Amino acid sequence: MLDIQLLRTDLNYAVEKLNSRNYSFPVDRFNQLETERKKIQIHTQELQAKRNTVSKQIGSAKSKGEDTTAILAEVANLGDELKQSISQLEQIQSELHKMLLEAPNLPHDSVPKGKDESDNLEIRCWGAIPSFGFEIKDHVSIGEGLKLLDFEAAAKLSGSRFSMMKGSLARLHRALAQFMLDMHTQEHGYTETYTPYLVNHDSLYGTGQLPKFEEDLFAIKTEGDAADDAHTTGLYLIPTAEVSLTNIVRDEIVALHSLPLKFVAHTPCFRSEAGSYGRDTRGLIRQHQFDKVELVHIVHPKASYAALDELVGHAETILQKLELPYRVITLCTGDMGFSAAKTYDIEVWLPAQNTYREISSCSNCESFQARRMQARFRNESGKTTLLHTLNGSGLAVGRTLVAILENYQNADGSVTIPEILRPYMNGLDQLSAAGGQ
RNA sequence: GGAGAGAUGGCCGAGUGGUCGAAGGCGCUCCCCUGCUAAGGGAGUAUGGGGUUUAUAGCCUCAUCGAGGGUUCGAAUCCCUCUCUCUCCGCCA
Repeated sequence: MLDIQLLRTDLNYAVEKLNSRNYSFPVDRFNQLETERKKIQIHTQELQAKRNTVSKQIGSAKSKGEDTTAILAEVANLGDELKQSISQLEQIQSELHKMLLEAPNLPHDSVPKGKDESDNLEIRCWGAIPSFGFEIKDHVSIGEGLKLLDFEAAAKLSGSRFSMMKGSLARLHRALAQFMLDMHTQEHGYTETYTPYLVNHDSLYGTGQLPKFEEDLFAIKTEGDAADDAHTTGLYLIPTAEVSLTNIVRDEIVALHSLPLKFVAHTPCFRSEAGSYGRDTRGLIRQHQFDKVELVHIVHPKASYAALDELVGHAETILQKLELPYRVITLCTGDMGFSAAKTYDIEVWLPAQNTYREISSCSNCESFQARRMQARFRNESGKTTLLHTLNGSGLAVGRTLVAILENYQNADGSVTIPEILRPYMNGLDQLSAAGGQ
């Protein structure tokens, strides 16, 4: 959520920033509402102040046993007038609030200006793109060829965009998550976290999935979930552990000395991907359910950009240890996600697609989520201040598995297991049809 | 699922209609005193918003006692709904 103070004092600046990410803020309506708001809020508060003083007079008069009918007559109409004023004010406030909830974050000054993904900026590349002396297969052919990947079974159980892994492939999937967790907890200083996979409305508002992106979520309709009391009964499957981890500090005032907080969790993620029909229909790339190891930093505002670099580095380390080629790009203003002020995407090389594909997205949300969540800390002078929140994948487990299958494939259809994962595989060094179980 | 109890400031805890944003204690901050330590004395110590302002200073003001609604001139206190916590029973991994 944007800072309404900023919009009041420097609206043009904010609007220009928002334009750069293809969002047009309803300036005229905002100004109109603000004028109204100011007028009505002052009026409301005057009425309240009057009511308060008169009520106190009545109180003291009664305690002295004096007659109060005259004073009571004086405030006879006050109640109705106040009620009306409050309801007007609430209407305006709620429209303003909605306007704020729907506006995306302002891009950081260092973010390249651009319209869409074609304007993203590659900032570094790591690893050599492999060449194969045989005709390569994509991960689906590899997995199905080894009888370790079964989309038909998943479709029978659940429908399209689900997958079933078996045997050594399922184990490799587990090994990947374990490896990532171990790296982040033992080498990178994160606190391992087990979180709920079902979260409430407030949490999703906090990180910015609601109110705008409800269609991307899977909602759980609990018993008695009437539309009007959705706030108390509606739960959603998390689309990312960013929601669970970041909301840890919702409505909290954390102590300065406990910063930074760094959390990591391995969770499934659920996305309805409503807008993506026809994209990546084949394979594991775009699923309704996938696993991800998520990294979240809760930091002092002064430290957030250093934390972003650190976070990206942590995700890169995983790919380096796995010896998978990748590149890091800075998303341009037009391609960034709703809550982000700056985002680096890490893209891994997928030989069968002959291109890099996103495997991690690391964002600094600055105070955007913190403001929605009222997540604060007590600063050096004791004043409560909004925190900065960051999140990034470290990494998407399913897509990492895809990258391994494709980059480590052999001519005979088997797949070599990256060195670093072998301890997690009971020493197994390749996936093959024979060793499938 | 059944029965009961509860939710107040950083923590504990008082407060069942009137000057209560809230006694008291603990903790914390500052000051004084004490040659260290211990003890003692004094002051301060919630959050969010609005107005004014060059100001995140000051001043004025509003709201908030789990959440939302209601009664009332006035609600922490009375009524309704919900959420959460605890105890007992049942069920269950």
